Amino acid sequence: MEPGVYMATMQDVARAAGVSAMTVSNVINGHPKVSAATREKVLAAMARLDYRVNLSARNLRKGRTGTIGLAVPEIDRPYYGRLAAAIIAAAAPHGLRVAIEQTSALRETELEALALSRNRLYDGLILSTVGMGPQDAEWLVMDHPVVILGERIFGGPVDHVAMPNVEASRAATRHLIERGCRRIAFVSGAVGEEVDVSSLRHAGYQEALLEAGLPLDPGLRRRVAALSMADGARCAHELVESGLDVDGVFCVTDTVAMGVLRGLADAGVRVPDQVKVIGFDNVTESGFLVPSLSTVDPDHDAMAARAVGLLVRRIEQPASRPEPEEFVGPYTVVARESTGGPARDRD
Amino acid sequence: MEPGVYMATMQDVARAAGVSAMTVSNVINGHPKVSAATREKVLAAMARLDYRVNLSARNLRKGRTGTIGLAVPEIDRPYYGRLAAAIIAAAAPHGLRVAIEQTSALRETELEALALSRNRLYDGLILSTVGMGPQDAEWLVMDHPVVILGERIFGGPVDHVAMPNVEASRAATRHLIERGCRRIAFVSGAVGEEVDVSSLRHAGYQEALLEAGLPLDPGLRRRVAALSMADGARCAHELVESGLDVDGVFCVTDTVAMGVLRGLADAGVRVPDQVKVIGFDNVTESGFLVPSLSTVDPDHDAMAARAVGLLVRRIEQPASRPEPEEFVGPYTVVARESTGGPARDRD
DNA sequence: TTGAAAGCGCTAACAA
DNA sequence: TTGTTAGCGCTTTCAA
Repeated sequence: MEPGVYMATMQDVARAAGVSAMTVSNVINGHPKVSAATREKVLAAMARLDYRVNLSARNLRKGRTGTIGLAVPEIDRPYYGRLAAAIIAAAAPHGLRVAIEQTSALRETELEALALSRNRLYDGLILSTVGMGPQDAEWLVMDHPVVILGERIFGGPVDHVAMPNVEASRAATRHLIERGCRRIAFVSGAVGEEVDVSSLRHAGYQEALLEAGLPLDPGLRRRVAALSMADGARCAHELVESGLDVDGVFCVTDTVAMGVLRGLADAGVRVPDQVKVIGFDNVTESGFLVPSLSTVDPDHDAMAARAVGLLVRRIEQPASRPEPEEFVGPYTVVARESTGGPARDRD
Repeated sequence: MEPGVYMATMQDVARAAGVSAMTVSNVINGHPKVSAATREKVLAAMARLDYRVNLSARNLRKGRTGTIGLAVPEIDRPYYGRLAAAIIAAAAPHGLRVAIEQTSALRETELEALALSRNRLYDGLILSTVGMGPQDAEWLVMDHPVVILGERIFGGPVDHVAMPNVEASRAATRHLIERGCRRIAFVSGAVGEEVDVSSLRHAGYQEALLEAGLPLDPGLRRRVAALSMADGARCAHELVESGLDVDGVFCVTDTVAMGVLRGLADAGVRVPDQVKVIGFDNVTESGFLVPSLSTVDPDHDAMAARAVGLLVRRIEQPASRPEPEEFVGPYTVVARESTGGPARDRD
């Protein structure tokens, strides 16, 4: 019983049980109108032939797969692992499986995931965009259930779940200012013309500085090639070597912040005494670092629940094309040791 | 063009282009024997009708899906994220997509993943078992390509990729002993009768102690409910509060070790001066902690490559049922600050 | 309560 | 180079 060897079909089971294929199908799907005796016969035949439903055939017939796709840039970044877990949990009550795909943050791969979903490998797709930009909005015609996660595509013709980037970043920066920071570095990915996480969070950072009457020093804006720990550490080294006078660092993600903390430690800079550090995402690791990392908690579960909810709405009522919706989740600032807060906010 | 509205089929395209469905199929699949003129006509019709191949139909027809499943306990644990990334990378050159499923470490969900794969949703399955035990070996009849990752099922009738648990744990413990530790705690999950990671690694730990002529103190064996950071921290607190005299800790995974490091910091215990700590897995985070974490590097890429290789072998030649193979990967001990090593082993 | 007919959309094999 | 035939294995519809 394996591909290449013979696999029993529903017809085979029907023949063996002396019934029709339809009856076998009814037994499998728990249809009520099957007599107990028939059911027994069928189940026995199924067991005897080691029968397995062919899901490809069922999917073709039903026009549904029961699976939604989740496309994320890098599955081994703590943030996306956390997000994936939350989405799986949110999809389960709807009877939906989640297939996770990695896009490597490439525009091309993101479009590929979109194509797979449109080609009915999935009933719908949750796409965490990094590579695609506003110029790709055309791909997002609503001919198939899609929810965009992230910041790259605004005002597209599609449901969108985002973080409160500007507001939360302002709050995080304000937190540093309240703790006495005056010269705050901003560590981000490339900040371009486009709408992306780094520029949105930078806007919030700027607002907080202006609000507090602090100067905007362009030299304080640092860039890393990738939002990784390695690049975060490198960035901290450069910051220290440049002799820049800095008493606070706002990192665009917790992952980068972990690297920055390590880089500062390499240089013998004490956190939070000499420099305070805050991140963004509240990944699980952040609460366990030494020093534990202050950060913005974007409420992953709320975002996941909403993303799945928006998708399910379109899957279940394909005809009732509701207006695209924009959901911005709540946030809280979590004060931990890296900004002079308490060691632990959990038990 | 959406489910519920009308979606063009290959027949529609054929009609619109004035050719047969077969010719459309040939164009789509890049068959060489299509004249340029015909190809153009077909492509134009496809664009006009916004045609999308139906992958369910193709899968049914071909008897393959081009997708392999990867079932892991928790996708938001750094180790599994890393593993998943490695497997995706290893599968790509074979033209295979990877769909990641989360089993929550439940036996039942693991069996479900197995069923899905057998039902031809996937061409094969890489299953990281935690919940299933030796008593479930019967489910692993080789009627479908499956590779088991992990330690729970030994001698099953199926390909198996494992870490060199005993040997590497002995080396890790020896490393602590060489660095002067004499009373080494062992932090693990529940250690039962069954073959599992914790008991295998404990065996290696014991061997190293015996080898060095050190006593085996059962009080040094600590257990955590889950291999999580939170439980690791709790365990460290208990260890310190118990007043136990300890100068080294071997943690069964890096994730637990991160918690232990945090817990020791809470108690004001200095690492590595007072206590040295070593983990197992070499997750990305470990190199960036303060202090950076010494650990065992099991060569994720080698394991991933082998797992995919074994699976592909069975997918491509289903008839040639090769003997089940057991692969145990290589390992290295990475000495970092938590055992008095250098700060960083990367740039 | 059960079954017969039909077809979901695609491609392998063969024919023209 | 293109087209015809057949059928992958299942479930919807309707009849018995």
